[in-house]
Amino acid sequence: MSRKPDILKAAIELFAAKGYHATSTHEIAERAELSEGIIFYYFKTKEHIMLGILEDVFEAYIIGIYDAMEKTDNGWDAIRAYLEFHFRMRRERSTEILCLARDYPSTITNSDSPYNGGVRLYFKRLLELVGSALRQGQEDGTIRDCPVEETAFLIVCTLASFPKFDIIGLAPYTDLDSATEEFIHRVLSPLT
Amino acid sequence: MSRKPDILKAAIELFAAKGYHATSTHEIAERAELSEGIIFYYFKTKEHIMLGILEDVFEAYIIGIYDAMEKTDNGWDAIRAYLEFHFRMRRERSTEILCLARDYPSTITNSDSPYNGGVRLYFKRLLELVGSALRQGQEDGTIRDCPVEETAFLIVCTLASFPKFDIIGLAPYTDLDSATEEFIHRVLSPLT
DNA sequence: AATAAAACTGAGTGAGTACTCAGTTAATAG
DNA sequence: CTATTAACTGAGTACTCACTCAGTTTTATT
Repeated sequence: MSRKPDILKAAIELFAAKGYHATSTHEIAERAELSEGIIFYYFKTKEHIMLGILEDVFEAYIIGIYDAMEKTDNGWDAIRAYLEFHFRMRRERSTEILCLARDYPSTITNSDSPYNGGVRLYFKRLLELVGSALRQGQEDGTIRDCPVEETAFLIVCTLASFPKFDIIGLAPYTDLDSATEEFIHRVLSPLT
Repeated sequence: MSRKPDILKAAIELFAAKGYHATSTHEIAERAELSEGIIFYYFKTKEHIMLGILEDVFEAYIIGIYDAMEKTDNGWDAIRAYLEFHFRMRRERSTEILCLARDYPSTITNSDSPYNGGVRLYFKRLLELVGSALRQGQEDGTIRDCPVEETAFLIVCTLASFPKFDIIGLAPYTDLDSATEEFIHRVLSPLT
């Protein structure tokens, strides 16, 4: 039985608590109750652990949003489903998300890095999903006319910062979920 | 003549290009054309260099917003002045901002760290500035009724993500400034 | 010119860390 | 039972990097 998942679990918890750079592979092995060598049997480098986590979370995020949106039948409901899913995931997989919000190895996000393709692609897919919901809403009349790509980008931007503020210790609002929904609703609701 | 500014300049450029952790104090000294020892004559640790940069940028940001807001005479104009200043600073001090958007030493943002006070305080001041503009706007009728603190938080969140997306290589919109202003305007404009 | 203080050098050092590898144990298949 | 593969160990190793310090040069002061 491979204990690869144990390594990932330990890494996620440590990265979330202390950040990528402050966590050594030695510590990960210790927490997973394994020897350090086995880490490099499953993962080529320490960076590949991070990359694995990143892919897991992003994949689940994108698929989750897609599924949630599909069950709706107008643009605004699709956006609402997106927001709902986002906040559910934020609650249910908070450790993983915290882990991603902390310090990356800069090679992962750098636009000239081999890994960047991954991150950029995930965000592109996200922007496309949100964009298509906006377009749908503009057709069915549940969302007002506005530049689709820019608006999608700004919505994604708004949600993307939450974990950073969690770490700093701000954002202690009791009901951020519904405040955010209202905020986005005000942006998108058709002029009457 | 102290060449401390040269150290800061070199650090900013390198942190912006490669991130904090991927930059060694040796490289900083090399780029500043100084010996490595002098770095630790001016800065207690490598982290204190980052902290210095952070304070400079945040101080300029907060003061700049304050000054820009003061010249206005209603709430919405204050928010507009804030956005304008934000985008101007984004242009004029892009390297420093890039540097802050990359990987921090996690001790700086961690809510249990001695340095966290700084970052949290700066964001608190920012949230207060934005919040007071919103309140002013609600009184003078240029901004609709909405929960002040949450709305301020969400606006700050929206702007805070931009540099991250710059790094990833998204956000290549030709006119993000005015798209953002419209976006925020739609959130805040009074119901007619 | 003499003195004091500030700015700076450069050669360490020691601690820590990602990663390797030869060899062992456990699981699986024929 | 045997052979093969997969899972795992633990003791390295090579190397980097933040930081130190004794001593030198530059600047400012009287």
